[in-house]
Amino acid sequence: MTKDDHQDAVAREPDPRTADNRAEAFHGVRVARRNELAEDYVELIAELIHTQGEARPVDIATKMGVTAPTVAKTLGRLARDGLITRAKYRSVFLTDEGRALAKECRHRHEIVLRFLLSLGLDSETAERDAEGIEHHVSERTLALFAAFANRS
Amino acid sequence: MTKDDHQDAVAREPDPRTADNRAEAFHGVRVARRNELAEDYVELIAELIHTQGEARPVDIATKMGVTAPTVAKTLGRLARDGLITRAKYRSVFLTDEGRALAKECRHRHEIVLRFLLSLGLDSETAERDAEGIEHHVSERTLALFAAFANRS
DNA sequence: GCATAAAGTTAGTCTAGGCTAACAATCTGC
DNA sequence: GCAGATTGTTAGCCTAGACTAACTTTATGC
Repeated sequence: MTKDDHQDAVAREPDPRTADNRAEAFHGVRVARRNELAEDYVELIAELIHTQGEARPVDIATKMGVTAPTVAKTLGRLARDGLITRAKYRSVFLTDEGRALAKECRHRHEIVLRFLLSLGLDSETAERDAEGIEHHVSERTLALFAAFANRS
Repeated sequence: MTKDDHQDAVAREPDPRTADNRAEAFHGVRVARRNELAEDYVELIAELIHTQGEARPVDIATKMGVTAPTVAKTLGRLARDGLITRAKYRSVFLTDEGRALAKECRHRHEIVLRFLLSLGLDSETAERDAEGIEHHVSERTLALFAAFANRS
């Protein structure tokens, strides 16, 4: 599973093959949860680079609604996992891997958002819910969402 | 916000009123994430009591796909938060509050699941995605899901 | 009714992801 | 070009949620 590539250091989960369907589902949710924050960060970093020209920790902190030290620590993990590069007191850059993940996330986010809007949801609620939902949508579900949002 | 009542001991988040929409959305996701595990547990406990007559830690561990000590620690938190009662070496019971939360979760889970199925998703994927999505769906979105699943 | 198996608990470790306090570096305005 | 403001980092603390190892209690089979 590609989504796990940068999570090798994480404690091994019980073998899902021996567990029942329910346990598999929970296992999947835990795996997704592990990656959520990283996905949110690379997506935001890509956006900041696009709109501001650079991704500064202070802006990341503001957009994420957390403090600067939290951002610093998280960026350390992202760098360790090969998603970003950074130099001390300088702004942040995405690696190829980080850029690819950001693109994928943005794609998923947009489909989920368009889908919710096409259901008739107001844009503020749609944005908030999309932020939570996007990390838990399988390829199959995403395809159905996209098809629905594109119906005439 | 009722969902926060049993999370008083958790570190205070930055005031969402001062943050922008994006930060609010992330804040909401973090709040939801805090409650996810508790919701999964009470939902499962209610189900076990209904189907097996009692909720034993060993069954919770199997269904959740985690080890027994993890279950023990988590049950300790649920008891502390007033969602369950337990006696040493005995099975687990829901408090009124826990029962109410379980009911609400089951309700949300069922709507999300029926919605995904009505989109044409296979039941296995629907079950897995519902498990992740159900915690991130607002009341408003849930209402739309329910309406869609009930369309003729 | 006792030995053993199964279930539950306790203790200790680890990582993620929050925070504050304190300090260091960079940027800005005069 | 330097003082003060802004930004970034480091250190240290905390909780949640996962694990293993070791122990205790309860249940079971003969």
